[in-house]
Amino acid sequence: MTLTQLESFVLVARLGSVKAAARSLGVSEPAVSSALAALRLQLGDNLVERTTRGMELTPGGRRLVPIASQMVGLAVEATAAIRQAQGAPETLRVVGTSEVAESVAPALVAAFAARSKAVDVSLGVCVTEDMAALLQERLADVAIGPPLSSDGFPRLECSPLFRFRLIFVAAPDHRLAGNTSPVDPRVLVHETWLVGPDASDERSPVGALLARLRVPDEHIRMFPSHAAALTAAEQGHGVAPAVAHVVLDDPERTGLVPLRVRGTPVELLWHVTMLASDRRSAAAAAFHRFVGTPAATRAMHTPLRGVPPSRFRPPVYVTLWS
Amino acid sequence: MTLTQLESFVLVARLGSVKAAARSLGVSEPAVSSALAALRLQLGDNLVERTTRGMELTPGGRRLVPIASQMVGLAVEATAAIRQAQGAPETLRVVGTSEVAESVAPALVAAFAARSKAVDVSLGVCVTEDMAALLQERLADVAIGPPLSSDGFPRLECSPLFRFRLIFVAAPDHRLAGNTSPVDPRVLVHETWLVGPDASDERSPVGALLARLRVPDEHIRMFPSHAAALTAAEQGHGVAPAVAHVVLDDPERTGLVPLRVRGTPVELLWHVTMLASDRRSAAAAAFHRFVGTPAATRAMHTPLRGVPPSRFRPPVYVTLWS
DNA sequence: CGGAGCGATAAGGGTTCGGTTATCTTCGCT
DNA sequence: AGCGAAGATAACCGAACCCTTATCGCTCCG
Repeated sequence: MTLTQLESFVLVARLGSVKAAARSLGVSEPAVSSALAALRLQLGDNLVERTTRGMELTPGGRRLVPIASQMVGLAVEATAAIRQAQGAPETLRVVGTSEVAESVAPALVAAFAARSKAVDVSLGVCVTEDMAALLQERLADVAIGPPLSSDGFPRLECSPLFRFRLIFVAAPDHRLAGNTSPVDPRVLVHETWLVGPDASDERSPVGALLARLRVPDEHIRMFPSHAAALTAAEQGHGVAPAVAHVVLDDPERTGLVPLRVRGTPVELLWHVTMLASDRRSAAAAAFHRFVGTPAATRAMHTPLRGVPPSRFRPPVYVTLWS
Repeated sequence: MTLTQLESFVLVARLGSVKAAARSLGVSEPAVSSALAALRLQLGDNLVERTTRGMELTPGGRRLVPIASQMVGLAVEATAAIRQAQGAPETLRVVGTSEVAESVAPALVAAFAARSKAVDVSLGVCVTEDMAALLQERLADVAIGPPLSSDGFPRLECSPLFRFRLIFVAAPDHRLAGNTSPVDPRVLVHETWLVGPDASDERSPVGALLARLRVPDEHIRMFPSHAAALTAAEQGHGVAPAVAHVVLDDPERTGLVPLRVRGTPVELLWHVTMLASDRRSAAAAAFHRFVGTPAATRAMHTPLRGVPPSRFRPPVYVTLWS
């Protein structure tokens, strides 16, 4: 019984699939599968069994989840306690969807880091689907993205963070750029979409939009970052969904114009989610207080630029006990 | 950070010495020391430091103890939960001093096992010094021996179990056997003492007696069991301390007579100790109820014989996650 | 019926763990 | 000064861990 084995098991149980757990941990699928096999062998219980819709817990597995989860949580608590006892800075791991991590999160995180010097803040990308489990397993302290509901323990607390508008942009010489009257969104199905990684996240705004409009795969070009997608749009390769203030307020992004599309700008709201107040770390609590301040709002409206892109590329989940 | 490493650390912290921790775990001293080294390296904290009187915790170590202890406890809880979910019998690990494990414990444990079929009971030997830590770390569920006080968490509960008398016996032709008037205990210092393993346990009745009388080492012959010591006494090799009813009520032990020694029989009381009622396992609770019944008292007065001696030989501590 | 998706398994390799015995270091004590 | 006790360290070894890529088995779906 190893902590990594327990962690694999808990994530499989929470996410309902080996694949998702492997993604969350940043490892291959057999790694998780074999960890599970080792646990099953030792405990003499299947723990989770595959069914038509995901993995389902056995009675034994159901009992194990809270225990294993607590053990994993205690492990990260242990390292944090030691660090704190030595006067080392606390750590705060923020995750967001790729769009968040590239737009408002860097500025927000940088502002918080500048304000509270005694905290090491790191930023990572993840899929909305995994956020809740990541928080519950202490793989992350704060998640920014769509609102999350917590189906299990420990409980999560979600609050609105930032209102933004989703628009479509393209190069000025694009076919749809000069339209005087808004076009129907369905017209966009026939355009080439230039999107970031979160297009594959069905619960992100862009991913949901792609799914709703049933845009065929051959019309989607996915880039490793939103910045790359926007650059492609500048070069006239297609249309790109974008966060309004990020692209419009950037003096270096002059080669893009918003398209008039019916229903846009789409008013959306990003949320910040963390463990319930009695379980969150001190740094997470400080972050929660910070996001309510005017300084935080100001930071989010003036996005940071020139941040090293490596920070945003998955996998971002550091192994907690290397 | 491994569970075995954490367990090593906790035992060192609780017992105040690497040696004692190694003994409790049934491994060599460098095994514990290197586990500690690995933890220290990873956490970047010495955790425990040697001082003139034992090992002392650093601030970081002090924070780690309860967390690590809880993790270890959860690990054994996890296996128990799975076993229970599968309808497997519960396990109950009873430890006692070597004298207990050879006199009243076998009968008591056998009676309990016979009464509650759905519990796997095992019996082991340990030193009084280690009992508290063994219980707190869930390496044992029940300890029988001298009364224990719990200095830390989790709390222990101790209650009197069995009143017994300690006497001295020897072969009928022994120099002191025919004495009409009681001899002074100090006379015994010059006799050869035939004792069991708990003579080296300073907190056991016999060990305390040896220490108090300052019996020189060359007058002590330690046997791997009390039965062996009594057999040696029958053959006239010296005097042996013994539990009165065990030797006097045994029809096969006819070659021994009690010696008249001032202050004997020594009235003593064995206690049973386990975790506080809100933390003990169901099996431990059942055992606790059982020891209050007349059946338990009856069993203790009619000791079992012919129990396989292997059951009583250390090391008895099974690795909890092999 | 053929693929796609997902999990399990096989095979392999590098690393760590966990244990041993033997030796060193440190420090109190006679 | 020398001894002894206790912890650390060295050297070593087998086993387990943990990851990879490749492949198999199964189910569902068009």
